[in-house]
Amino acid sequence: MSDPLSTVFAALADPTRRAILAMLLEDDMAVTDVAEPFEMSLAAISKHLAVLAEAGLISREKRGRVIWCRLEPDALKQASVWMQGFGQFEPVDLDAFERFLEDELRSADAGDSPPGLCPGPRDI
Amino acid sequence: MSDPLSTVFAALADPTRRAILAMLLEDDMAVTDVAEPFEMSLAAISKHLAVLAEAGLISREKRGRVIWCRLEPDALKQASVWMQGFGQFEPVDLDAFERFLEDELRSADAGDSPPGLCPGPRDI
DNA sequence: GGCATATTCAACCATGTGGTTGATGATAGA
DNA sequence: TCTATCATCAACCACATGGTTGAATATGCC
Repeated sequence: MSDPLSTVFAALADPTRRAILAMLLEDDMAVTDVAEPFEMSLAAISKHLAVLAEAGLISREKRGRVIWCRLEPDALKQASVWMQGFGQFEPVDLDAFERFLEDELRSADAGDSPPGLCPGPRDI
Repeated sequence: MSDPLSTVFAALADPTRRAILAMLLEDDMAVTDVAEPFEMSLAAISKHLAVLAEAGLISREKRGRVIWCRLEPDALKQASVWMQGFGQFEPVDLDAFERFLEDELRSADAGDSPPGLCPGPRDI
C-alpha cells in the first residue's frame, strides 16, 4: 500500500480483522488465543495481525515465547476525523456502538454457534 | 465483497476514491468532470465510481447523456459508529477535518502541481 | 539435552483490484 | 442524418490479498 489512511481503511475492510480488534477491545491477547475462535489456520491469523500492526491498529510485544497483541486506538483517529468530516453526524454516541456490536453478535448467534460463549469471529 | 461494512471500508481504502468523495463534498459532478483532474483513463474513474456506488457512498443519476454523481454521506454512518467505538475520541470536531484536508492539500501542493488551481487528485 | 509450545516463514494457489486500450451504446446538437 | 460527446463494457495485464500446508525458529519446561 502507501499512505497511512489507505492502510488503515484497508485493514478495516476485512471482517476477520475487525473481529480481532473487537476482541482486543476487552483485553490484550496472545496470538494463539486470538486465533482460537476462528476457523482458519494460525498462520492466516498471524498474517491478519501483521496487517493490523502495519496499519498501526495494534502493537505486538514478545514476552517469553508468547506475543501479546494490544489495541492501539490512536491509529483510528485520523481515519475517524476523515469520516466525521463527511458524515456530519450527530455527536459521538458510544452507546450506539455498543448497540451495534450487540446487534451484530445477536444476528450472528442465530446462525452458527452455541449460545453463551465468547463472541468469536463474527461479522463485527 | 460481502458485508456492507467491509464494502465501505474497502471503498475508502483508495486515495483516488477518497479524493473523489472530497470533490463531491462540494457539489454534484458529472463523471467526465470527476475524471478531469486525475491522470488516469475515464474508464478507470468509471470503475472507481462504480465501487463507490456499490458501497452506497455515492449515487448516480442519468440526466440526458450526462451521469451526475452525488455524495451519500449516510453510508458512512455505520462505519463511523464502528470506529468511534474503538477510538473513544473527543467529540466530533469538524474543524479538525477541515484542517486535515488543508494540510493534506498543502503538503501535496509542494509536490506536483501548479499553485492556485482546484484541488485535484491529491492524497486526501 | 530433549521435547512441547508459540509464532512466523516460505512457497504455493485462487481470486480480487487497479489500471490499460478498443469497441459499444446513448444522447445532444449541427 | 451525421457527428461529436458521455459513459460503460469487455478483454487483458500486473500485482495484491487471503487462504493453505510444511518447515523453521524461539522459548519454556522436565
